[in-house]
Amino acid sequence: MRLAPNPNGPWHLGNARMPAVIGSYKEMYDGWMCCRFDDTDPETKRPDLDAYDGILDAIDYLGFEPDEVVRASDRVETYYEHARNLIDEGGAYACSCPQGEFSDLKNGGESCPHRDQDPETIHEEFDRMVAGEYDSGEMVLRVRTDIEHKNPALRDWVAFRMVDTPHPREAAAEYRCWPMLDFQSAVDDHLFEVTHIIRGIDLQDSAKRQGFLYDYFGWEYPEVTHWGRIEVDEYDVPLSTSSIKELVAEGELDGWDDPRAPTLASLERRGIRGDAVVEAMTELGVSTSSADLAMSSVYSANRERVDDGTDRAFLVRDGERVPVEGGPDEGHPPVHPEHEDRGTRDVPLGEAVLLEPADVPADGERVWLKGWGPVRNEDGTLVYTDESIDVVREGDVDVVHWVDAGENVPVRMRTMDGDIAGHAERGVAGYDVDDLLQFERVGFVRVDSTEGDEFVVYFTHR
RNA sequence: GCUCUGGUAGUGUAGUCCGGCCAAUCAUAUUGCCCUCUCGAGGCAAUGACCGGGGUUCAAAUCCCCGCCGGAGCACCA
Repeated sequence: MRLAPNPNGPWHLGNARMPAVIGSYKEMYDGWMCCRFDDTDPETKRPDLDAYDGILDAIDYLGFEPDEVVRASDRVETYYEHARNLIDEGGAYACSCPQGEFSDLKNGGESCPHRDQDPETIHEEFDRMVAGEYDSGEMVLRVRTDIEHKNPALRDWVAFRMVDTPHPREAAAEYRCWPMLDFQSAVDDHLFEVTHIIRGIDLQDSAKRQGFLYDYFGWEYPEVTHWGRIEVDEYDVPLSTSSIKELVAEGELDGWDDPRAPTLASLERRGIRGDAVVEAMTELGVSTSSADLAMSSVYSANRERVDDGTDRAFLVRDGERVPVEGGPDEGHPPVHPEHEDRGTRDVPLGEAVLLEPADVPADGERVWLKGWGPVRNEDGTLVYTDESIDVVREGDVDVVHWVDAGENVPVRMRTMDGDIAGHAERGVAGYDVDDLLQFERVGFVRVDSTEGDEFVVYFTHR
């Protein structure tokens, strides 16, 4: 099998479907999989040099490793060779018709005058294409299919065209005559002995186009499956490399890993594990109808993976300062409620706490400061009541999270809906970048930066 | 317009090829209850679907026909 990405930018969630599905099949059947960069358009789909490694990193993040990595732009001579063979077989001809004219002829099912040239002339013209003697648009090499085929999309398609813009990769910068995807991909799939192709429905006519090539060469076409378009809820930003690129350039997004961007880099930064994304993707299956991916299924898969190993902590958002009277000077909530052996935390409590506004009890009402004890609001002061935990069990008193008003860690939590300022318990200062935490009653986060006077975390999900 | 292709609960999916075991599976979601010093986890329960209409048949999600509604291609993009 093969992954055939176009390296024109960092990957978004939609791109993850390719390695998720194909990589999973590869593992399931102990197959072989390569990553082949289909970078044969130096102009309209101009490759981004950083994207080659970026895509490999993304595949790694998802938990897969290609058995081989190749770039189509390194294999241009191979394509030329097959083009010459095809001309010998009578399967191709050079054509200098202007695009519009050819299109009109084609739609009418009529041949153009170049279709029946003799092989010598075609070879000569193709050699001149390879030598770069034509400019963009002057000459193409077409595959001779069936000019009266009932599906106009399959009639005499272009195999090679001229591109004036040099390829960004130095090794390929001299080529001017480039194969089209249908030709390049067809040749490579055969040469690499690909047995199964899984790709998007946008390429559903490709198999039929390439079938003509396989017939000329006497090859057997691989099994093909197509999946439909995928959309993701919860994001305002569309699942499109070019539009994300635009938003980043305009400064609407802080970068490719902005939490509002539906990119893999963003999910990784938020602390979502690659295999959770894979699980959600493979659940979508390979139906050709379009599908909405619910982010909740990614979150659910991720929560299942991280919940058990993630330490708990308190984070108070938009804290309201309330004085406290009496009680112990420290609280000891557990590091993880299901794992007593991991111990307890030490959360100091001085003369006042910070509570989320909605958690502040009304005058005369009680609340249980989690891991510390019960208090009653008496004229704006929380007075320790020294009651047993039974008051919570009886359902009369809510349990809330809190931090000391003086001794805490200011935190900036970045979410899809913007940044939230808060204060976390003292102990979170001991965590490092990439550590995961669950802020109780708030949600999971990944520690992103501990430098400076601000502790930055990325919100994962509840 | 021409050519493909598809329509099962909010979302995704199983079942469709080879009609009956499908008063339709599983997951997620939502709601309620239990448990819990988290609104997390765990447990229990509820909600909720075969695009429509004909036909064939003892029997149709499944086969046939006609509609309706999507998606894709018809590029010197991938």
